[in-house]
Amino acid sequence: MGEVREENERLKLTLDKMTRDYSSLRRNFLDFLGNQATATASSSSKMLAAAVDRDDQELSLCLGSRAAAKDDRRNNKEEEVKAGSCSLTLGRGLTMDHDDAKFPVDNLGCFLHHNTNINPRGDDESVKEDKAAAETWDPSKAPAKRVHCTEDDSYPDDKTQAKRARVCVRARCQTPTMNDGCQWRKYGQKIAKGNPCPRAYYRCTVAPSCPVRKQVQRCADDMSILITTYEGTHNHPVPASAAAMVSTTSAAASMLLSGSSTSSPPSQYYTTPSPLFPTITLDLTAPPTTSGAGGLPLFAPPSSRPLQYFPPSLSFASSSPYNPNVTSNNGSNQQAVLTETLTKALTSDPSFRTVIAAALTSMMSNGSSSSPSSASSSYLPTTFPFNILNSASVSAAAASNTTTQE
DNA sequence: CGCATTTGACCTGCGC
DNA sequence: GCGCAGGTCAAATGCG
Repeated sequence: MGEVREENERLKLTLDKMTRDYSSLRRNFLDFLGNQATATASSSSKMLAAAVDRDDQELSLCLGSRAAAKDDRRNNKEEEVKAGSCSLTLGRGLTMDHDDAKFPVDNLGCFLHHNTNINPRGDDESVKEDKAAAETWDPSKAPAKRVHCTEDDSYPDDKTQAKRARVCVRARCQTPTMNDGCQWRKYGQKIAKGNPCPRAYYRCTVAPSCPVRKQVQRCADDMSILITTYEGTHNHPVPASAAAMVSTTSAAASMLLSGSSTSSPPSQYYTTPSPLFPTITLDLTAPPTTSGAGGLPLFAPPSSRPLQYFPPSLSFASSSPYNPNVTSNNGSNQQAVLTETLTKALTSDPSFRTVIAAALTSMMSNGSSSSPSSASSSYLPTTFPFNILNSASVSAAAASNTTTQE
């Protein structure tokens, strides 16, 4: 037992060092990519519009500095289109292929990745601070801790904001909670005002000190919609099955935080009235009246056939039941609005591109993993099955066949 | 017996 | 200061 303990201690030290190295490297990498993405923002939005307009059988997003990579892949894309697949080349090094139309919502979820919370300074002192903060963390007490952090103003500020930022995922799901790959423990339940369905509170139990919380609640208007709100950042490596959604919500959170830190936040955010908890919403639901056109199917077991398929196109809706300020458009006018909105959104903030890329990544990976044998299917899953709700103008969802052809 | 869930009590922030 | 609502705690309870 003594030897085992010693070995365990050595392994802990090794793991801790690797974690710090990884965190440092990741931060540098993301900073580097972020600078590149900013430099290529304008050209990227044009490439997106061109790609969508050129071929409605193929969604090809080139959102970053990977134009060369995209060109390399172009020869293969024609064959992929014939085979009914979707090929994505996204900024920030994301490249993915998808061959299936299924998006089992129940397997979706999201996590806030851990890179912003793992000891960026790389010293033991900050490890202690992080652990203490995680063990005693309370959103309402976050500002108090910040007072004591004087070594690096930017770091505690970012961490505080990251904890406060919330990522809300709306998805049709008939199970009590979405299987998002992480381990959660329920620690409370409340009846929230205005909703007869109770709100459940969960905390991440992958690591004892993980500060991540999530709230799960049924939508009052549509009981089939599950609203999952994630708050905080994981301070531990996440399971492989959760990695995709970690990046999804991480990107959403970073987008939100970058927007909130500017004097004129980008318009593609939907934020809550409370300034303490800015929230970005990823809407993975289709409008209730839509039948078979766009959006996600109701949850189907991974091994079963999907309940509905998606038209082979990118679809956006200009209206949302959750955003009454947005008005509907039809036909060419809607297409013009869509193009303009996309261009504005993509050029105004690189983070918006990132969140789209991450969301697509997660959905593609989920879809392909759920049915890897359906590569030759004739339907295409290129619908954008989520909304980034925006109080001003942007809301993406499947609305109609007319819209999906855009 | 250990662990997860339930549920009422408690704490905190906010609006009036 | 008071009441309300959201969020968390922790003892009680359930379950394998």
